[in-house]
Amino acid sequence: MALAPETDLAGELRLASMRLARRLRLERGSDDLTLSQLAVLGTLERHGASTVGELAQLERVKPPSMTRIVNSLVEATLAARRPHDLDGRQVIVDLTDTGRSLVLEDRRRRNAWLAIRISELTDDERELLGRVAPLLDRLASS
Amino acid sequence: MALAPETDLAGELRLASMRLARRLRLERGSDDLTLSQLAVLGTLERHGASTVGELAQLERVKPPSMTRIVNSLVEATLAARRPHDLDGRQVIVDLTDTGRSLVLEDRRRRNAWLAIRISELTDDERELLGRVAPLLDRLASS
DNA sequence: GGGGATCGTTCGCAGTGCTAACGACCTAGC
DNA sequence: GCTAGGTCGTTAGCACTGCGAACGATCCCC
Repeated sequence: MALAPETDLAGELRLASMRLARRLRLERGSDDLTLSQLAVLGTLERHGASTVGELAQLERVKPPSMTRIVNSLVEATLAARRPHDLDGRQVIVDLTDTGRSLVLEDRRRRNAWLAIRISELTDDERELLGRVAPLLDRLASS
Repeated sequence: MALAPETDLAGELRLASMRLARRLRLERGSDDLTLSQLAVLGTLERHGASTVGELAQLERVKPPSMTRIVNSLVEATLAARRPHDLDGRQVIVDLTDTGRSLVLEDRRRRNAWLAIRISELTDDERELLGRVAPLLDRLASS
């Protein structure tokens, strides 16, 4: 059967990815932002002010989930809502100054753990990871 | 700065792995086992009967979390608890016959989505994934 | 102007992980 | 033996993250 090898690969990859995600989620102090908050802040920083729907799509999350994340960011004065100029249904979310400076700082801190692990790898392994990251993302979005 | 490239790689990998894990978690029917249930069943199948503590360590989870997962498995008659012969503090968890047959079936089904995505990749990309899966696991456990 | 689509939100649910605290049990030291 | 301290599993409570259903406001096409 031609499918078997892929199935095994799928199993391995599934477990590995699940465990890594779990580990990454753990690597944060209690006063830090949560992973989803940071992800949205990062998206806002890269992508600029966006509607809730856009953010939901970019983060591959449903609108209700994004609303909640945005709520927490607004509450923390890291982001702000403002009405859309042309479409009253939509809501624009943007970083506050606090949010903008915090996202850079926090991202640096949060990547630190993984960056250290990665720096312990060989060049070959690092190169491997670099090529596989976009691939994983493609798998996630397909 | 020598750290910058690794830091970027860390960020990419973090986001990619997080999104893939999220996607994988979604790929299940309502009557399916959850990811953590399946993971524990799989561990039991590979590793044989184990104590709660061993399972927690293998799954990189704290004992209370493992207790809950085991509870759900016992409730579903997929696993069973029995006392340790020599140490009354410990509890042995093992698969039931139902659990043993179900884990194989369910693992196949659940891998299906990812296996299909993987089968759509090129040979090179597949080979890349095969080499990176253990690497991700190593990152998760370090 | 009216009806259907779209957008964001609210609500309740489920899953997964944690820490703190506790009881049962083992074991070392007296 | 017996007690003191450690280990193991569990219970209880909290936090985060995701979902779907339902709703109101708004837009846009006819």
